Formats: sequence, C-alpha cells, structure tokens
Amino acid sequence: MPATPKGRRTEAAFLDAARQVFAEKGYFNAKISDIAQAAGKSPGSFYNYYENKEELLEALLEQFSIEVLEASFKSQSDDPLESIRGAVRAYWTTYRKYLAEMVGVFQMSMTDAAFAERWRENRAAGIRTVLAGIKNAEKAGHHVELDPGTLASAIVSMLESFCWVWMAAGGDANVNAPDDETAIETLSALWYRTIYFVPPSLA
Amino acid sequence: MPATPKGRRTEAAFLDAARQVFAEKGYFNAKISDIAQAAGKSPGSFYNYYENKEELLEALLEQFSIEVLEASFKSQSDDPLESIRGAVRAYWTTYRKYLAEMVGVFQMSMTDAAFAERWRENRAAGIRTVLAGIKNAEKAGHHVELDPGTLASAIVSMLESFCWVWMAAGGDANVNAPDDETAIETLSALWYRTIYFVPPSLA
Amino acid sequence: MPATPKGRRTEAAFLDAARQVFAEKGYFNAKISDIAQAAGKSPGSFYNYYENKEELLEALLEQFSIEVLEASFKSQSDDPLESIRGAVRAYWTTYRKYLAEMVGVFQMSMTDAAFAERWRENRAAGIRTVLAGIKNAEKAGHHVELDPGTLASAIVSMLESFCWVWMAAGGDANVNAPDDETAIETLSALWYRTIYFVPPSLA
Amino acid sequence: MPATPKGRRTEAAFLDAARQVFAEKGYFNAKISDIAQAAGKSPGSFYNYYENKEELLEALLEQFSIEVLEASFKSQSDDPLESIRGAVRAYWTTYRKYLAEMVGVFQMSMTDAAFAERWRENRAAGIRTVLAGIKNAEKAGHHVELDPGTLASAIVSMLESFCWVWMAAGGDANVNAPDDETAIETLSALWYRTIYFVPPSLA
DNA sequence: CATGAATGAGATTTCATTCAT
DNA sequence: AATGAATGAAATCTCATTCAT
Repeated sequence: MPATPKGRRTEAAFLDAARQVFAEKGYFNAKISDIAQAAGKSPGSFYNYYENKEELLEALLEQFSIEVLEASFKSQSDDPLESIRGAVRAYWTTYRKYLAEMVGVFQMSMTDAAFAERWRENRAAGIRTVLAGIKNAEKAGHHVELDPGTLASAIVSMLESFCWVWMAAGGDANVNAPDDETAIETLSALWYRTIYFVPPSLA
Repeated sequence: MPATPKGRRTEAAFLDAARQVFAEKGYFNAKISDIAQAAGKSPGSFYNYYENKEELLEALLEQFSIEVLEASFKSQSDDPLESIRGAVRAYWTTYRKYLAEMVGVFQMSMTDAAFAERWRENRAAGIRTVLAGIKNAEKAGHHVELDPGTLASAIVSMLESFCWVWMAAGGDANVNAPDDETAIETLSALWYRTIYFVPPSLA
Repeated sequence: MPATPKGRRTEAAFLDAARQVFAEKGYFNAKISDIAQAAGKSPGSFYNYYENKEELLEALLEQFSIEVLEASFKSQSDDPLESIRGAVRAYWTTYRKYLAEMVGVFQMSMTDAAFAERWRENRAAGIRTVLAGIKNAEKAGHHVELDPGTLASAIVSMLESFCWVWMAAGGDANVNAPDDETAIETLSALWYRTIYFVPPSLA
Repeated sequence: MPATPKGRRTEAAFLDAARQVFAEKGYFNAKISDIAQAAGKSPGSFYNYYENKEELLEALLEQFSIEVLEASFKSQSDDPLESIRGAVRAYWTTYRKYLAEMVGVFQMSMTDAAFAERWRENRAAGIRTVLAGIKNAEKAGHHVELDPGTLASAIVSMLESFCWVWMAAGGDANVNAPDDETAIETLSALWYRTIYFVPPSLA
C-alpha cells in the first residue's frame, strides 16, 4: 500500500515489531508506544499506517488467513493416525509460527465481537477437519459413539489451549516442557485414540 | 469485615455484581463503575470495601479456594471410567459455579504474575488428578505409552478450554451447544479412552 | 456547648485526639478519620461537634488564646536578662504545651488567610514583648543600633522556628537535642546579647 | 532529556510555572492543573515530563544543589563581622533566588521523610558554617559560653524562618518590610553579637 | 447522640490519537 | 513520511461530608 520503498520498510517494521511485542507480552498489554519503540519508530508514525491497534492486528491476520490454517490440516494420509499426526503437527507448527496472531485474535476475542467471530472461524477450520476424520472413521466401520460436534469442539479446545499454555503462557507447573515430538504425539494420541477406541467388551 | 448488616449486604452486593459483570463481559472489560452500577452503588463506595479491582477478585477467590477445586476431583469410584466421569462432572460444575472467578483468574494471568501463578495452581490441581489416574491405570497393567505430564497438561487444557468456550466465549460456530451430560460424556471419553486405549494389534 | 455529659465527654475526646494527632503527624496529614479513630469515635460523630477540621482547630485555639501567650511574656523582672529568660522560658513552655495548636496554626497559615492572620497575631504578641525590651534598653542608655521591628521579627522567628525544629520536626542532624535549660539559655543569650552588645571600641 | 527544542521549551515552561506557583501559593496548594495552566499546557502534558509533583520538585532541586547553598557561605573575610555578613547575604540572596525550592522542600518535609532529610541537609550546611565561625572565635580567645550545636541550630532557625516570614508568608504585622540591607544587617548582628559578646563585668 | 456506610466532587493518572514542525 | 509533543477523554482513587439507621 505505501507508495515509497521507505514507507514499505516502515510498515514491515511495524508488523514485525507488533508480532514480537504481542508474542512477548500479549496483545492486551501491548501499547502503541511499545510497538512503535520496538519498531524504532515514533508513535505518531504508527498512524500513517494503521487507524489503531485492531487494524494492525487485522493487517497481521491478512498474511495468516484461515486458509493457511485450513490448508495445513489437509496433509492427509491413508493411515488415520498419520493423518491426525499431520494435522496436529500442522496446527502446532502454525501456532508457533503465527503466535502473535493467535494470541492477538484470542485476546481480542474477549473484547471485540468481530474478533470473536474471527477466532471462531479459526476454530471452525479445526473442527471441520476433526469432523471429517470422524466421518471417515465411521464410514470405515468404527463407532465413535460420541456427539461429533462436541467431540470436535473438545479436541480443538485441547489443541488451542495446549499451544497457548506452552507457547504463550509459560507452561504448567511441575511438568517438563514437552519437546515438539512429544507434544505432537500426545495430542495426536488423545485425538486418535478417542475416535478409534474399541471397548474391551468388543475386543 | 463490615460492622453492620447494611455493610455486609453492600459487600455481598459488590461481590455478586462483580461475579455477574465478570461473567458477562469479562474481567478486563469490567470497569469499577460497571460493578458499582450493577451493585446499585456509587463508584466511591467500592473503595470502602476494596482497594482496587484485583483485590475484589482476590476476595472472590477466597470463597473459591483451590481446595474446592481439588476436593471436587476426589469423588472416586473403583470403576476408572466412573471415576473420570466424576472428576469431569466436578470440574464442569465447578467451572460453571465459579465462572466469574475462572474468567477473572484466567484473564488476570495474562497480565499479572501473581495471578498467573494462581492460575497455574488451579491447573496443577487438575494435573495431579489426571496423573494419579494414569498411575492407577499403569498399576493395573495398562500401558499408556505417553508422557504422563504432557498428557495430563493436555487433558487439563481440554477441560479448561472447553469450559471457557462454552460458558464464557459463546460456543463454537456450527456446533450445537452440548447439554451438560453430553459435555461431560465427551470430555470423559477423551480422557478415559486415551488412557485405556488398547492398540488393535494387542486386542 | 453540648447539652449532655456524654456529649461533653465526646467533645473533649475529639479535642484531645486532635491535639495528639496534630502533634504527631501534623495538621495537614491529619484526616478527620484519623482524629475520630484516635478519639475512639466515628467520623460521622465528628460533625455533631464541628463543621470541619478548621473549626476544630479554632476550638482548640479558644483554649489557647493569644492572651495566654502574651501574658506568658509578662513575667518581668528588673534584671533585663532575667526578664528575657522568663519570656523565653514562657514561650518554650507554652509552645510545648500547645504544640498541636502551634503546629495547626502554622500549617493552616500556609493555606488559609484567616489562619495566617491568626498566626501573625501570635507572632505579634512576641514582637511586642521584644520591642518593649528594646525600648527599655534604650531608655536605660543602650544603643541597639538596629531597626527594632526587624530585630523583633528576627528574634520571634528564631524562637518559633527553633521550637518547631526541636518539638515538631525531629531536630537537626548532628546536633544533640538540647535540654530545656540549654535551649532557653541559648535563645535568651541570642536575644539579650544582641540588645546589650557593646562594641569593643566603646568598651 | 526532551529530544526537540519544543520539548525543552515546554519542560522549561513547566519548571518556570512550578517555581512561580510554588512561590505564590505554596507547594501544598499547587495542583498539577495549576502548574499546567501557568505553563500554558494541558495537565496531561505534565506527565510527559514528570511522574508527579514530587518529581517535579526534585527536578527543581537538581538545579539548586546543597553545594550551591554551602558554597554561598564560603565567602570569607578576615574580619569576623564581614565574614558573617557575607554568609547572611548569601543565604538571604539564595533563599530569594530559590524561593520555590525552599518552600517546596520545607512543606514537603512535613509530609515526606525523604524531603525531611533533604531539608535537614540544607540546614546542616548552615550549621556547619556557624559552627566553624564559633570555633574561630574561640580560637581567637573569645568565650562564647553557649552550647555550639544549640547556638548554631538557633541561628539557622532564625535565618530560615526570617526568610520564610518575609519572602513566603507575607511578613509580620506592624513591622515594616525590611529592605535587603536592613535584613542582612539585623540577622548578621544577632549572629555576630552573640558570639562576640563581652559581658560588662569583663569589659 | 452515635454509627459506619454512602456519596460526590475533585485530583491524579493513563494513553490512544492528533498535530505542528 | 517522520517526529515527538500535546491533547482530552476516560478511569482510578481519595476523602470530607452527608445520611439512614
């Protein structure tokens, strides 16, 4: 959008700075002046590019469209467990890569209806993926015997919150920070085992 | 603390009002004046009872001690599934009952280190419960084959976030709001099935 | 003024409490609620007796009328040094006895014109005494050779400020707190010697 | 500290305004808004430069360090009277020049321990000077026959209070405002005569 | 009369946003 | 475009004073 190369560089500096500040201290705590300072710019300059903090967040979100999230889940395999692992890994990686955006949208969702909507859309992408997996499992003869929507919502909650806890909130007390593979394995297991569980009576 | 019945009534009114306002619009959005208005009092009156909003939250938390949360999990049974159901039901019920407190602590945890600690303690109570269950399962000959700490953290994340989504954040798009039993059943299943999963190869 | 014995007792309690609190933390710092608490009464009760803090101070001052101060200086002797000692001792004693009133009037004089006037009247009583002593000395053939008004003002400043420093303000650093006799002797000397000084050339 | 000339001008305007307002109505009575108005700025602007009123006072005091006060006394002469006159003139001039600071420190000393300390340090500079003069006099064979510390404290009280009365508090009733020379001569006389007094019996 | 709770007026403070340069 | 100073609107907080009991 900015006409000059300088302007484009400044805008990029703001975006970078915002991502950094959001990831570090959260969206709520971030003041315009913090972002400007992190960008090595003046607060006044900020308003040459954005109307306010929300708009900046929206600009960040343009680069991280839901499609990115959604697409990430699509890495399918024939093996259901592999397929789930792929989705979890995608989510985990995406959350880390777009930590600032995730944090921003989540925190803004607490205050602003439009962002709440956006946050729900993010979740919906995950929910659709889980639902598709459930449908496949049932088609393959498995009986999940749980309400699919509720189950999908719970799995997405788990993914989202676990990422939040370990990437944004400093982790749990008395639990060693999991490495990526352990995290992905654990989350995948919860997801997979719940769907492909066979009650002992039927085994 | 207040000397007269009137004072005690007012304090109760502030606590009630705060719970209501926090639950409705979140802790962050709640202004002192909102709370005072909901209590039918003047903002100045607020300061006869609390130094500031944090202290009010702390007062709310005194009634909801971690012990309450922890104790709620203790409703054990010999049947692991029943035991898990009991814990989930307790968590679900407690979260609803103490929605304002949960919201307050969670939001404050994003800003304030002391409350972050408190929030972690809440989670830790859940984590201990999950870990105990895992230990029992293993003692009974089951092989969970997942890192217990990570698994417990993920399960607590799921519980916490699912409650948040459906009680505080307005639920997920395109998913019917689950009734209590469905919610409890689904969350319990995720927890139980993951621990007691038997790989088909061993079945 | 109060009709009942109980009322009179309460009023006395407020006066006592005020004197104590003013002397301890100064008039400015004293809140109505501090005084009420020190009196073992409620803030509301205060207003049954006084319109506000100023009026309470005025009530205190009624007992310490300027006449008291003025009269105290009158303890004359034929010996000028003795006469001055008597006046200084009177001032020193009175200041201690009426510390709260002195502190109150002085501090209020910084804020309120009426009390500034009152404070000036207190000083004026001292100034008259000093002036009278100067006149006597000159009548007796001494040549003070200083502007009498200015000299009197300076001497009263010295008395007032020295009392303030040692009774109200915690004293000077690196100076041992003088006992009463040392204080009186020193202040008297400054006063007396200045008036009865004989230049070496004339000696 | 401000980056631009404009900022520096504004800061200077706040300092000037503060000095003016403090001198006029005292430190206690000065509201932030008074100072801002006197500076022709908005109250909000004040906070771009200072955290609060105390910090502003401290900024004022940085320009008036105790060294200034102390150094001013050092203007010595061989003639003790001249030496004392020099010190009194220095104090008198400094007090007038730094009236706002003197008033501020004195008033704050009534409320705040740190400023009380600072006020005592100011006095201590004067006390050291007086003590040195006493020592010289005794070395030269004079017998002051008074406790040096107490005497020094009293003389500094006189200087301080006399300046306060005539520069800050509107002067004494029924006393003509002394011109500078009269004031200095009178204060010097009190100081000098007390030390160099020779009792008639010895004369 | 006494109580202590309630009030409201004012002061301070914070910051997003605007503005002059 | 950029700067950093300036603003004003809102929020917090304090306390003298009033009021209901």
